[in-house]
Amino acid sequence: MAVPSKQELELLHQNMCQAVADVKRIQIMYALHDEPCHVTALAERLDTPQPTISRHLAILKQRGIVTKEREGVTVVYRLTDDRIIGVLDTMRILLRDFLENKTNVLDSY
Amino acid sequence: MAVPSKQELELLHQNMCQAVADVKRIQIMYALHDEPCHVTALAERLDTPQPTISRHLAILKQRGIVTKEREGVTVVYRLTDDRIIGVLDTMRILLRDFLENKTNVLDSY
DNA sequence: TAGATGTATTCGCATATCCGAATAGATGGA
DNA sequence: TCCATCTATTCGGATATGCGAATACATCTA
Repeated sequence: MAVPSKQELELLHQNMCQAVADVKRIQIMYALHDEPCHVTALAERLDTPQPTISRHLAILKQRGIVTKEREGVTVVYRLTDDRIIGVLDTMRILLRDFLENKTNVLDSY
Repeated sequence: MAVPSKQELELLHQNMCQAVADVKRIQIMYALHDEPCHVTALAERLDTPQPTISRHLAILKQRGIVTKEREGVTVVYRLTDDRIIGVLDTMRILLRDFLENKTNVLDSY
């Protein structure tokens, strides 16, 4: 893969990295991966006020990470591409490895 | 992979996602992937003041993403694990796909 | 069309994050 | 030890981001 230009990294940061830079949004992505969902249901599942969920969904939508579709009186959101969960899962693995390593270092003192 | 608990997501956010939530840090990771480097050299490569680089490196170090090693008068930093670049590259691919899709949607109007 | 339900937006505030400049701290050589 | 070089930290201020409460907007049904 080509070495990214600064502009590409700015796009990457603005559109992808910022999207995952909030715990609530990460929760939302995993919840939608589990099952597409409308706003109020999501708010209940995550025990979070509806406006908060709606704002975060708008951020994810604007970046192309989720899609929305009105179904009668509700609006159903779903993940555009499950690979975003793969990204997060890989980071979870890295985190686990890093934490293990940190523990081992401490053990040796 | 098991569905993550809220606590795990908080750790994930704090340690991994926040780390990539800054353009400068993304630049630093790619630069170190290209070649391990000491602080001043990195500052020059990225045309950024040395204290800024030092601060970002400290953040990455604290999360286990880079390691530091003093070599005489300089301190060399390197990526702990290249998989973090894989994560970023996957996000670049996703971004490209999303942007293409957005363009296509506009085309149809 | 009015009312009920679901969703989006606005406002004000609190907090987090980043930066540059200055400076302190660490290391090796004269 | 003193000096030059390299790195880390502190400080103050600017900006960005998130939240709750209130409210506007959209859709369906009676």
